[in-house]
Order: sequence, then C-alpha cells, then structure tokens
Amino acid sequence: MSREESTPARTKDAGPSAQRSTERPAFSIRDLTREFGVSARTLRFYEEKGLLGPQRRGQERLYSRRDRARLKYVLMGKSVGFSLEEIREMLDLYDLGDRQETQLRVAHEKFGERIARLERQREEIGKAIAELAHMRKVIEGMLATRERAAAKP
Amino acid sequence: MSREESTPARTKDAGPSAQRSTERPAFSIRDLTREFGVSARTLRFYEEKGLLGPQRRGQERLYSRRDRARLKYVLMGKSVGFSLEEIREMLDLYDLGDRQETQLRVAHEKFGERIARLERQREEIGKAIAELAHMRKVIEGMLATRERAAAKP
DNA sequence: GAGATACTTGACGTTTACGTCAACGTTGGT
DNA sequence: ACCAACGTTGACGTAAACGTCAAGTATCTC
Repeated sequence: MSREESTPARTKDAGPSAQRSTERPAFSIRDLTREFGVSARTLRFYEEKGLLGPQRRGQERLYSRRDRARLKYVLMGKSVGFSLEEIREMLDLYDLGDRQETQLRVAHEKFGERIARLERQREEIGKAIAELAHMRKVIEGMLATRERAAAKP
Repeated sequence: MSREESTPARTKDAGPSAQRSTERPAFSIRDLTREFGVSARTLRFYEEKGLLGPQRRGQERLYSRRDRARLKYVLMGKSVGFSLEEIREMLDLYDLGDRQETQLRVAHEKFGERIARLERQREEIGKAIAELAHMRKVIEGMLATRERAAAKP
C-alpha cells in the first residue's frame, strides 16, 4: 500500500498548534486534504482542470486563502450535482476583473440559469421525498397489520 | 450512423392513433423510449441491471404497465441522484410480497435513511441557491456601476 | 424478392472523477 | 549518514451509465 491517503475522516479542527485556518495566509496540500476530507490526488486533479491555481515554492504547492475559498465552492458545487467543468465555468465567470459589460450580462444570465436549474432540482427532490414517504407509510401499514394479526389469533 | 436512436426529444403525447398509455396493457420498447425520452439501449441496460423485467414474445420485449411504473421510479430516482444500484434496492425492498416482519422493518428503516438523505440534499441545494443568488447580485451591482459611469461622464 | 422497419444480441468505446502505484526529490530529526 | 515524512510527476486502472457499431432475425410492403 502506498502511504498516501490516510485521511481518517473529516478533521475539522487541526489541533492546538494549528492557527485558525482563515488567519493563515497559505496552506500545504495536506492542510487542505485534512480540512476538507479530500485526497491530495483530488486537489492535483482540480488544478489540472483549472479549478485551482496554487503558487509554488519550488515544486511544492502553496494554497492561498483564495484557493481555499475556491475549493469550498467546488465542493459545494459538487454536492449539488454540478460537474467540475460547470463549476470551473462559474468560477471563471465570477472572477471579478474589469469585465466588459457584455461579459457581465452573459455571466448574469448564466447564473440565473444555474439558479433556475437548482430550483427545479429542489422541486424534484420534494416530489421524491413525498414518493418515498408514501412508500414508507405503506410499509408501516403492513407492519401494523402484522401486529394486529399477532395480537388476536 | 446506425438507425437506432432518433428520439427527437420528449414526446409526451404519442399522436391520435395511440391509446392513452395507462389504458394499454403492454408496450414495445419503442413505446417507452418515446414516452420517456430514453434510448432502447438504456432500457436493455436497466433490464440487465435488474431494474426491469419485461416479458418476451419470442425475442421481443413486452413491457407491462408495472414495468412502465418501475421505469418511472427509476427515472425519478436518477433525477435526484440515486445510483441505479440504489434504485434497484429500493424497488426490491418495496416489492410487496408476503414479507417477514424483520424484512419490513429493514425496509422501513432504509426508506427513512433515503428520505433523510434527500432532505439533507435539499438543504444543500438551498444553500447553493443562496450562494449563487449572492454572486448574481454582485454582478448586478457591477452592471449598475457601469451604467452610472456611462450616464454622467 | 428486395428493401424498409423494428427488434435482437454481443462487444467494444466513452466520459467523469478520481484511485492506485511506481519512482523520485527535499527536508528535519537523531 | 540515514530514514521517515511530505511532496512531486507520470502513467495506468476503475466504476457508473450508457453510446456506438456490427451482424443477425422477423415482418410488412411494394
């Protein structure tokens, strides 16, 4: 077995010697894996895909607070079903430089679409919850029947 | 190009000659692809994975109304992020035969877990919506600034 | 009887998002 | 000096969910 990846779970607070994450100016790859519960491979992969762009100290990656914030967005995006490509696009669209008005309008519309999509998704989930809740009730009914049958023979 | 797959989009109503779907006792594979906008390959794949179990007339698949209903569940499940394997498990768990009480309890718990998961997911989506809405607002702000700058030079 | 049409079974290809493994460099501690 | 920990770059492997293509069968139609 390679010694890489021994993330034992989400380690939110990194012990007494660690400064508060937001106060630190830069993070090692391990820092981020521990804080967010992702593998180093994953972070390198995200970089390869243009989602992160850490500095280098020689060969080593140095993640800034900005990288850390971007990573947060990536993970949030993933959790709601966006692909990495979509997330990258949104990050790029939001990268506030001195954009042209046209670009701003495009970005604005794009965000609108994404929001609309999430809202539809939320509705779908609502329907699914209702469906599953109904199924569960049916099962409850069957259990109740069982118990009545067992009670009076 | 192979002649298979020419689904032009979601065709909800299949024309005048088609009976109301729910009245028909059985469906061809094409019927279902057209009604649900999925490919024939997909339906065969679902069968391979144990999600559907159509009858055969010779070689041809004949889908019952039950198959059709299962397919609906599959698509709903997929739309909220369940894997095909998870969906198969739920379908199996719900297949109301004369189950043992233990099995019913297991099924009940499982459905509870799935519901809880969807509820968490819905929360996540809510947070993501708030986040994206905020980003969009920032972009709106930048647009407004542009316009003020353009108005009084 | 020759297409055209609808269906079938393999079997290999594709995309996404990483995991896994090998081989190597750098640094801190003993 | 040495090794253990942490880091690096390839490069290949994998799982899910199909797509795509080839080759064959059955039926209807002209």
